[in-house]
Amino acid sequence: MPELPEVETVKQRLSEILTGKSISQIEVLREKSFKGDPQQVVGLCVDSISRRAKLLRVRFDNHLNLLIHLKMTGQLIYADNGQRIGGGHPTADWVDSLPSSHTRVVIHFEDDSTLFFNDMRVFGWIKVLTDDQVQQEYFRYGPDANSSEFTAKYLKEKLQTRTIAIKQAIMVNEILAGVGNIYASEALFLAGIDPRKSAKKLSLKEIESLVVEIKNVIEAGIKHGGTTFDGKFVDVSGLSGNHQEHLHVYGLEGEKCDNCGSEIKKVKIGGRGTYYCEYCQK
DNA sequence: GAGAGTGTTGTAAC
DNA sequence: GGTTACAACACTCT
Repeated sequence: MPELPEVETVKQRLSEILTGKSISQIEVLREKSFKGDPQQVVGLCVDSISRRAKLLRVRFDNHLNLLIHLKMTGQLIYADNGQRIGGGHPTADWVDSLPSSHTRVVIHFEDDSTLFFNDMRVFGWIKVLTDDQVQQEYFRYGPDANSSEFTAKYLKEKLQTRTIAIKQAIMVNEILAGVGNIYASEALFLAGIDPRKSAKKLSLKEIESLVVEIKNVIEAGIKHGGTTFDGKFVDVSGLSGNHQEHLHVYGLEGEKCDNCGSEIKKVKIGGRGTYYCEYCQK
């Protein structure tokens, strides 16, 4: 489930917490979740944490990296000496339940703190990669939704040949990185565009508006610490984001559009649940 | 209890 | 080259 704002939220916290720490041990509880030899990074010191698209990059001081994709259900939870950090939330359950039945990888640091990689559906992964290999992974992505390279001119060019629905188009990684199902629905609502509309049929004015609203909704998501449904997204302290309280259409089938008051509809586009207001989005 | 649905993405087939 | 269907997996909802 994590989209760009959720991954960015995790990145910011991890950056504060992990920079300068050295890995003492890695336990791989599920082979599929870890690609490469964990021993390669044991003893290395974390140099920096960054994000590109929905990928998290933990870079070490010798040009090796751990690249992490949370996919739908991945979580990174940090515990210091058996205690979750962050506060504001009861910790006993968490401490008792880590590692949980969904914990796939456990990374131990030399100061006895621990990072748990939980991933119920086992779609996510952690890979050991060199700097060059990381660049190759990045290569196939279009610009990040919140970057300055993502402009109306760029998007218009990319959409020219696409007959798929605009909702699907803005979720294509090669076109634009970081937008998933939730923020796609929200951005289209804010831009007043019917998500079913063929991508190539959008006017320049519509594209300009869409680019602005994608950036707005991504920025709002980051500001609110991400979107959480059923506890499925939590930051490194196990805390939920609260952008779900700011959604206009996603998950709100049958509720009233807060712009015109009519009922929010749900349809399937490209096999994905899509929410919109048929009066506000043309 | 069976079957459908779920926030992602890569792949294969058309 | 673009589009579609499906698989990877585990859990919840109907």
